[in-house]
Amino acid sequence: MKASVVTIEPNGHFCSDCAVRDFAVCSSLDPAELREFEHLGRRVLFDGGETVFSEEDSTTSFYNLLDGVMRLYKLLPDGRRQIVGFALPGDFLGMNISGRHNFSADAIGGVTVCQFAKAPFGRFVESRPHLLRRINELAIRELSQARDHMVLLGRRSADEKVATFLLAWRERLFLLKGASDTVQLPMSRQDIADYLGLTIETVSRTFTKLERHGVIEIVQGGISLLDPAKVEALAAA
Amino acid sequence: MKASVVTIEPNGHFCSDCAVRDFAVCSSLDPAELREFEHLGRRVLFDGGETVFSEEDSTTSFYNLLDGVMRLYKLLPDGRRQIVGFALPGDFLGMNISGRHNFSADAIGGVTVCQFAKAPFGRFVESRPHLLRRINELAIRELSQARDHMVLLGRRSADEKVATFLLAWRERLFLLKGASDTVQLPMSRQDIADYLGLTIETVSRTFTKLERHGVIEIVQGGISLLDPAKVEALAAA
DNA sequence: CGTTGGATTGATTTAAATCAATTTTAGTGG
DNA sequence: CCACTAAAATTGATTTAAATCAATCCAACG
Repeated sequence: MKASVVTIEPNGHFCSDCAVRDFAVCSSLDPAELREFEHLGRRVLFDGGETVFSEEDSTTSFYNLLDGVMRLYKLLPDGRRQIVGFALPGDFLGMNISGRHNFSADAIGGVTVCQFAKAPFGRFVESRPHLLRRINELAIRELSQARDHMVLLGRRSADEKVATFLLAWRERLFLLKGASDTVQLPMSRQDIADYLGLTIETVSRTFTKLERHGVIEIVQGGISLLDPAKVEALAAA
Repeated sequence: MKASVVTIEPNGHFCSDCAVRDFAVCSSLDPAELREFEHLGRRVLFDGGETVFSEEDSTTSFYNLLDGVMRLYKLLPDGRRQIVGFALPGDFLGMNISGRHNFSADAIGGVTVCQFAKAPFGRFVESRPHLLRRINELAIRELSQARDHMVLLGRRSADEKVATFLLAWRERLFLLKGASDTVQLPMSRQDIADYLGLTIETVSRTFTKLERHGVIEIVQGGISLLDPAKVEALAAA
């Protein structure tokens, strides 16, 4: 987290006109609480490629992603990387019990987060069980996704992995921005490979194979789903 | 869940002499709460191989594992299986937000659970934020383990997978029952394979390879860790 | 324009899967 | 207690999906 690239808007932002207001953690707060909550968080910007927090870091903050995409990953000592998820606006990051983040988080492209210092946030939650319930809900949802991803990593072929990824990513973008058959892929092929437990070459080959079969079209910054049904068949639910 | 093999002890059990009392969800309850809590759960026994709940089932109960080992898994339509975890005494099962279990759970060998009907349990938690916090803590801990397992599934070799599994399983048994270099493995080789994203043959070969190298000894119902340091080196933290 | 990092494509290798027997263990009934 | 069966585990031979090695290719950018 280089100070040079971090811009802090000292104040002048309001939860009431926050883009993720309705589906982030804070959706459980009433207007009065929201006004108090407003003072706890501050918007921080990161450039693409910047690390927001690292696995070994002791947790000093929680983050609510407001804008942009992040990759969440773990590294093995020899440098092998597993991306455990991609974060999109509305996602809440930093929950842990060990006092340390258990994964690292990089901005992919520019990112805006709402950052909360651990202690005051903790105190705020303390007295608001409905917020705690909301946080718990998010944790359980993530757990369910994590288990789905274990199945993908442990038991699916490269073709199935890629097809499943494209559909799931499209679905997330759909929930965020509405329907579109053009699926923006802001992450690199290497990121996709590290998410799916594959190599960059295998991901690339699978993309071109899908394109040759007329199932997708590789476009600038993403892909276009020409035959969603075929992709679903490949993903073999 | 065949009724024939399920034995319900109608009453006559007390939280105060429960084996998992100190490290399960209920560890957050004070004596007065515990007496109330006692009436919510009832002990249920399952035989080895019995299914306690299935992925598609709508959730009607939560479970606290009191005794025995369970495998938690997901199936693909074509029968491929990924075991997402093994449950040991003290583990709390059934949390979800969709109203459906998102994995299935089988008893491995005989099992005793403390079963809670969803609604009364939910009402009990409602008014006890410290219990909710405890549940949240368990969910976050599981999430962290799930991410570790993703790294294993996506980025580790067969040798590393097996070595990592043996160490992690030993550690869990250690926390439960104290130190021992004999590691009981109540699950089958197929279970281990489905947990590690391998085939039974690869698991078997890896075990014999470790034995040939004098690192472990395969014994009745488990393995003996002859050279823990060597196994740790193989696991390559 | 030339440089550079990301992506693609092709040739080859390899780790693990698959296929195919045994062997070992556990369970059952005489 | 022992013979018989069935399931689980091991071992070996062979195949294969994906990794690795090795060039390009391409798009962005100073």
